[in-house]
Amino acid sequence: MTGSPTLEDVARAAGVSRATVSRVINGIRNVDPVIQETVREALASTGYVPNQAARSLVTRRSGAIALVVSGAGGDSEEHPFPSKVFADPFFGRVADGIVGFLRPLGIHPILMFAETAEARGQVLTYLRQGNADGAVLVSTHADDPLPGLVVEAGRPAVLFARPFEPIPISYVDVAHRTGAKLAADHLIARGRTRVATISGPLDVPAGQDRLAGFRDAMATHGHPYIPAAEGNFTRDSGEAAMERLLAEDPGLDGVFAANDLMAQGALQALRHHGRRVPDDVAVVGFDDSSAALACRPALTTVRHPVEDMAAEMGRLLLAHVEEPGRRVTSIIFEPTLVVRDSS
Amino acid sequence: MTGSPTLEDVARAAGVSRATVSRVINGIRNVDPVIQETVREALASTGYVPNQAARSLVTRRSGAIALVVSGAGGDSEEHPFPSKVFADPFFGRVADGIVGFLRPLGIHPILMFAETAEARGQVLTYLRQGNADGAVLVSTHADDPLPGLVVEAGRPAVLFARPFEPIPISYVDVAHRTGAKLAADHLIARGRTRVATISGPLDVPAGQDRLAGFRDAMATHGHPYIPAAEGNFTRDSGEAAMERLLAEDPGLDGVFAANDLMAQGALQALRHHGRRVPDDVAVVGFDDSSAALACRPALTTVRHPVEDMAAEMGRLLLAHVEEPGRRVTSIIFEPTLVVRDSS
DNA sequence: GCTGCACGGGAGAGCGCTCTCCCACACCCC
DNA sequence: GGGGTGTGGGAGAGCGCTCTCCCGTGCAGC
Repeated sequence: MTGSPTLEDVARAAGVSRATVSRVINGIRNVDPVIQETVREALASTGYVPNQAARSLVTRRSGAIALVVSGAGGDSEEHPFPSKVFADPFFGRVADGIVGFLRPLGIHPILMFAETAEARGQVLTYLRQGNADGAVLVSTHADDPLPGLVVEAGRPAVLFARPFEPIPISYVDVAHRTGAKLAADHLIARGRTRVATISGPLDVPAGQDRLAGFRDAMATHGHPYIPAAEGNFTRDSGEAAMERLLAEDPGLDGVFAANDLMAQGALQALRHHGRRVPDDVAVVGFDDSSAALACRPALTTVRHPVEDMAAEMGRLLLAHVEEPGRRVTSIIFEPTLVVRDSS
Repeated sequence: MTGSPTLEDVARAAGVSRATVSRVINGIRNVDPVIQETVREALASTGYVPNQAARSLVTRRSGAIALVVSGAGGDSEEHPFPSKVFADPFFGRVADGIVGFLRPLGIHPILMFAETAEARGQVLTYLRQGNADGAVLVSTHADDPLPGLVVEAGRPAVLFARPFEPIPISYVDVAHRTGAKLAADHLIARGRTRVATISGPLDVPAGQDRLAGFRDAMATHGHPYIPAAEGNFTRDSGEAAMERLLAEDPGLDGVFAANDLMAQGALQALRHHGRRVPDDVAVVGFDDSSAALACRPALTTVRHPVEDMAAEMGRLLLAHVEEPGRRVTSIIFEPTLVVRDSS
């Protein structure tokens, strides 16, 4: 009487057994339509709500999944708050995509940050306790140890972006090479002939592939040699890289930066050297992050379908939860070019 | 053997009863230190992890709480994704504050959006199913029906910002009047004598209080009449309001807008009318949102301690979960002035 | 008419945990 | 020494659900 009605109460009201009510609710096996109707009425009249804990106890499924933002922000020592991770709209787009897919299924992500070893331990414990059936991992660095740990713990997980170390985990990613090719084609279409690139760190896939893709595409346009300066995806490194490229070739008229932050730094360096953008030098970034819009001029950039990718992560994760031992898969999405004022 | 060890396994390994192991784990009642040590060893050697579902079933606590962003974005019909809510860094700050408080307690928020009636129903069902013990609600409109529904459902909840309709629910808020006073004092200190204000909608607390607080403060500075134009917290409404204020007094030299978006609109209108900011007209906003930094010149604005407020929401919610029937309380935070280039 | 079998329903055994009883024992006071 | 009191541990009853087993019924096939 205290608390909400249980299956037993509904069963009594409908004059059937607990098992039958359960069958109606879960749509398992055939139940006589007449009885079904009776049960539904009892369900409604009692205002029954299934107890998730009881259900989880026997099914060994929590029906929940974790959305883990991993390796985010090293500044967590400074303040008690985990990170400024949502300051980057990228994570907002991921959250949006995940929720968009999961919500119609009645499942809602548990938000976790894992930027320290301690936090990673918490995530693992949490998964092991069965609070969540699996995790969607969004790492900020390619060398994040969490994916490996989760796999080791035997919990289903899906990664955003190919892991640096090959580990048996499903992931979604964007076709970096295609994106770089879009940038190259665009610069060529804009009539640029002396083009250089600011690459990302060459020890991570995104860095390697964007550089290789750009060079390959430029080669097919008849430019076999493209100067490159390596950055590390930060704004300052982009600025420094641009300085080096300008020193090497003061007459360059096009630059592809492997992400928007570095492009932003490049714009700064170009301004500093009196180059007009896009008149003197066209600049193309990658990611379509907030930085792209904050730039002056607004940045032409390569955009991933982040929401769709996130939704796919959800789908993949559920597949792995449904079918443990399922083969890992990767799904690669095609990026698009967003043309703004910098090219 | 299959699956993880249970309490029973640990008890067997330690040569005690299940109850004793449970006592050691939960720190309930005295247990002989020697036995305690034995149990701890057994715990470690078996690699025991408590099953949260089983625990929840008996304690009637999920140990989880929901972070609900409510009434967000009306554009949800357009695309399958819930909202662009995280595009506003405000929500990121809230998430950060909540996580910063809850994580040390080993609890992690379940992220939910409730921008449609259907989504609100899902939130209620979710809470009723016992998936979460309570909810932290962040509404985008003051007239959001969700807080009332949650209270009605008898689930603990804490609100960000005072609800428009008085309902028995705890909330945190910022001292709008104090914030408005900070803006007033600042404009006076900058030597402004012909000051006007763009208010928010006067049917919501934030709109009313910021206007009243501003006028009161200006009155104490010897300015009994402050022209006001009402906006609705959007950028366009701010621009329109500024036009009206300029028409009424072309010689004004200071403006307080009740939020940053409207301030941004005001800047646009001022620029359009050839006024220089801050030389001719000083502008102060409210919220310290992303818009404040995106403005040109960067906006002087009133900032809430959002992270601290969010953390307090977590604390309040847990108190309500611990002690059902606890009296509702409100906690009001003091804002600070962030001086930038617009004043 | 009997067996075989599909079908629909009930009984009841857990899932892993907490928590209330209850009991054994040691200790104290009068 | 008897009775009270406290302390530490075990037994076992559930929490609400799912799911396997089993049983009764109806119907086709030989």
